[in-house]
Amino acid sequence: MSMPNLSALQVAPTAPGDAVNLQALRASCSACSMHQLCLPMGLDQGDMQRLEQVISRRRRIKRDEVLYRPNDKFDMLYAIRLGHFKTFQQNPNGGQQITGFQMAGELLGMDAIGAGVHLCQAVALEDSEVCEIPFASLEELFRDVPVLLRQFHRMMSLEISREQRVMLTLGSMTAQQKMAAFLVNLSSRYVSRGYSSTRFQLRMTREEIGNYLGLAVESVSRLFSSFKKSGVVDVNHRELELLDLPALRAIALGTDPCA
Amino acid sequence: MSMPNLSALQVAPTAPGDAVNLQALRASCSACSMHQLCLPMGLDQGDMQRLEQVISRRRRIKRDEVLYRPNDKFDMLYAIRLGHFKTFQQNPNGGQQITGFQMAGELLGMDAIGAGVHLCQAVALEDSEVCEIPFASLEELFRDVPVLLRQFHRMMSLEISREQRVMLTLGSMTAQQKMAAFLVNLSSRYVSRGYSSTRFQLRMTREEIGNYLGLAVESVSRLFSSFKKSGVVDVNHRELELLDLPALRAIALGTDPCA
DNA sequence: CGGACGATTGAGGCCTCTCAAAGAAAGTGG
DNA sequence: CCACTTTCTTTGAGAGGCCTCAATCGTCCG
Repeated sequence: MSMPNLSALQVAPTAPGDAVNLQALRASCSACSMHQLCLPMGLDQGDMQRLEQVISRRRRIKRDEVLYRPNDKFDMLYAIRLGHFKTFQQNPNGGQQITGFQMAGELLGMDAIGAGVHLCQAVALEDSEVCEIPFASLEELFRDVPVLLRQFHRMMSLEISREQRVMLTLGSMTAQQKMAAFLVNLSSRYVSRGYSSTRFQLRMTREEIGNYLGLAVESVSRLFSSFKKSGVVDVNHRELELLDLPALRAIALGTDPCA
Repeated sequence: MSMPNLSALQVAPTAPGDAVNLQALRASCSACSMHQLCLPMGLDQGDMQRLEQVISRRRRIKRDEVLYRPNDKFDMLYAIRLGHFKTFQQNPNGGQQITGFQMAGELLGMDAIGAGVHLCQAVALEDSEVCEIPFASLEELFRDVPVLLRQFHRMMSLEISREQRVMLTLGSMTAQQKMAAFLVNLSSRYVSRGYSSTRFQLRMTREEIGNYLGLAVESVSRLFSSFKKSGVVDVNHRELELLDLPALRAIALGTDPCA
């Protein structure tokens, strides 16, 4: 029997001169519904508390607010507690290329470790909440908590293989396949977060989807319409229902009999 | 003044029952021309020796030989000492999607840490040589050599941002831009290895380039021809010379005045 | 209520793929 | 060492998918 952890309710110690910030709450990993996906996965009670001491605070990010932008100095990782983000790189000719959509339980900022500065920009797609993880402190903790280090490596590696999957998508699929693969991917990520695999809200615009998949907005719209007409999805604005997940999978794999 | 390191010439201690393997040479990081790009970067003499003890052996990989394939258990990372590799994922409909070309000084296998098994296949594009790095031993060493851990994180992070760059390429560039960006990228990687920025050999086929960039072989061939005709490159078979690197950069960025 | 933004649908054009054929290079076996 | 096969590369012609341009409609928010 362990004592209930109330640290989530405590205000973080304010530095001298700082205004009291009610949002600077200590993070409580043990009480966080994402701890099975996030860094604390596999940690025992004691190690989890040490991690909580490293996580400086939780922070609310409003819709469209920027979490970090290119050339910002890298010193934090961000664990998404709640909400959705997009990350994008500036495209030389003005536009932006979205490199990913992130949801609760995922880690932001790992791509900046190498250069020491951020290379892309992270923006909240809706009102969200992140845990700020000072990377220097995290590195110190790695020495004492090998399980945590292993989990961190796991998450970095998963990010690499995720992007490899995207490359596969972008490189050698038709627009239809890309869209189907995108929806199936969202579905599977919602499942592992305890949400429905078939009904969820799109947190991004059609334009953002198209940007991510390398398609024009109009193509995305047409694909939604055609999927709707053939009965594999039902979609109203952002509200989405996957009526025939197996069919979507088949389309994504290019094994669709109705292609 | 330090003693010359002769460990590269010593045969690794053979386990009881093992046949003597002349190729199982101890790796010598200090004598390796790639140590400024690879894991030992920033390590002092002592730490480098500890790393050498972890690196079990060097291994020669012949052209077309497979280093690892999907579902192989992950227990090693591979540092490329010499030569070139490609990594690819199996495409559901039979084909393969190349996710990257790797050269000396780069690390292979990091994408497998997450799943514990390899997800893609690594094949040598020419006779090559790698250092085998048992990951479990490396993890132990991380505890004692924080600099090494930091360098490892740096390399994983660079891999993430490299793939983000590729996504940007694949997602929102014309065929011409993709090719130019590809050549410029190769050029810059050869520079940091001490080779010419303008003259080098392509280690991959046109088909592999096309596969990587999401283009048909014929498109790749046509693009080489058109680049040659406009005088920005000279190419004969695999022999390549970048005659106008600034122009190539401009094409890649979409700011080419002759577009 | 009106403006801004996002989404949908249509028409036309271009880029890149596919199909096809032939030449060149590299590797193989006698 | 040479003929042969295989693989790689190049070039052409045609088709198709997706983009661009344009207009309309619905929704959200000030």
